[in-house]
Amino acid sequence: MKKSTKSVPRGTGTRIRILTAAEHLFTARGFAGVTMREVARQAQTNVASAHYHFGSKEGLVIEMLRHRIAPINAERLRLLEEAKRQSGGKPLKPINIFKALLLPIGQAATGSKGPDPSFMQLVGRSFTEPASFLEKVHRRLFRELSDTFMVELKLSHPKAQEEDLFWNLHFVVATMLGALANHRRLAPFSGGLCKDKDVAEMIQRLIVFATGGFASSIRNIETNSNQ
Amino acid sequence: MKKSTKSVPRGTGTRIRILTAAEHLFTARGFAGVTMREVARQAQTNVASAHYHFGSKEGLVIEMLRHRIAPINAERLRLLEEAKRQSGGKPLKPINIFKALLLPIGQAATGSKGPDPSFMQLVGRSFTEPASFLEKVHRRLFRELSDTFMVELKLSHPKAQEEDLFWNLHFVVATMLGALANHRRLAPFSGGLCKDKDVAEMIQRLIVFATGGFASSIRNIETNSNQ
DNA sequence: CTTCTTTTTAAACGATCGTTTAATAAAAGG
DNA sequence: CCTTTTATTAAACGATCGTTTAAAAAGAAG
Repeated sequence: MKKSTKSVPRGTGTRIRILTAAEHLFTARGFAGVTMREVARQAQTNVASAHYHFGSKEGLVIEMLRHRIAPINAERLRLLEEAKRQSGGKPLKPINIFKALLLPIGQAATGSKGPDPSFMQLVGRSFTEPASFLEKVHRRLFRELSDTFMVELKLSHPKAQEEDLFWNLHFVVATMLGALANHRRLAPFSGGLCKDKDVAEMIQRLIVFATGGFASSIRNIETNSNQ
Repeated sequence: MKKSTKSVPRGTGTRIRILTAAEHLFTARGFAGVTMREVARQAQTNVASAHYHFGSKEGLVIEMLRHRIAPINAERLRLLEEAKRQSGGKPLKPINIFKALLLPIGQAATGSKGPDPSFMQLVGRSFTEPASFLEKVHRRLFRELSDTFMVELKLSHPKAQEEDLFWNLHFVVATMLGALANHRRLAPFSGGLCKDKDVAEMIQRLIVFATGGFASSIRNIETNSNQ
């Protein structure tokens, strides 16, 4: 309990200290399970200061997510642009589209002090928490990303139905979020055979799985429609 | 608000009324977001009665999950046994293993009054809520299921490494949980193209996606190891 | 320095939380 | 009938929640 104060570096601005403390606490216990007083204490300030900087608990949650997710999405769009440049105008291979989608989340979870799998839980959980205000945040943060990636998927699958592409992109995202949120459960269920610390390995396996599932579904649909 | 009292049928035992009210409320707002007073009010009783029957809020959550998940897992094991009987001693085809895993959750979400997609959220969310007592419940509810399905996967993939089978079964489950928990977000992101009411269609698509992802990953690994 | 804005703080607000107590009502067993 | 167990209820307990108030401290600008 006392050790947690060391996790927030001193000397930084109060605003950043609050964001950092909030991220760690929300990761461990969820949004509803953390109080403003705990955040303030771990950030070495008080509750009024947190309200001064973020207006409300909702405002703190929203800003914490935006602060973390926005750079990840920017990196996703950057990787997609890079892939388009290297393909020279031709449609992208699906695996490269999914690499652009999935690699940045792994980079974000691999901090300077080694992998931080717990952060991945936070992102996954932010999609399953029932708080309605989170839906607005997600629409704002992921609308552009979703549209951009759908454009590339359509170019890569000109004969596929748009509805099928949506469904299977949804499954790819669901796989990523489900894998992120439930990451810790793999080790105990596999009897320790699979280590939950190796984030990079998981992302690599995830890319293969998602690409295969997507390809299989689209191929399956096209086969059926030809019968 | 007043309408919600009608959702719990009168005349039933108090215990069942509390379980039903808890399920509906926890589905809508999560475990931490619902109070015992709300559950009691919707069940047309009082908080002391809920504590009398379930001991605590944790006890209520645990019993509600067990009450819902246990029949689903029993049906999964039944379908797996049925598939084994029909295969006549030969290893099962992976798609039949995953059908046994995924079909029952769709049946459970399709109640007498039509599909109930919101129930699927509850199951998905129970895996991402940070409450530590949920992990014990999950281990108790899913340990046998996990082991039984792993046995069949090993029989179906005698040359595959156990670690790879664990990872990809984990991804299949993650896809299912992620798709369940984030089901509602598909319709708005697809601009209404994909309806979130059609649970059966989603399960069918999910089976294809999961089977394809699993097969692709295992095949990919075997190919690499032959190089 | 003075003036004005920004930031931090201790203390309190009203509301609501999970849980318990103790009394009463209903049901069951003999 | 009486006794014993099971079930329900109103009321209260102590704790803690998100938020606000009002005053002091720290910086910025002149």
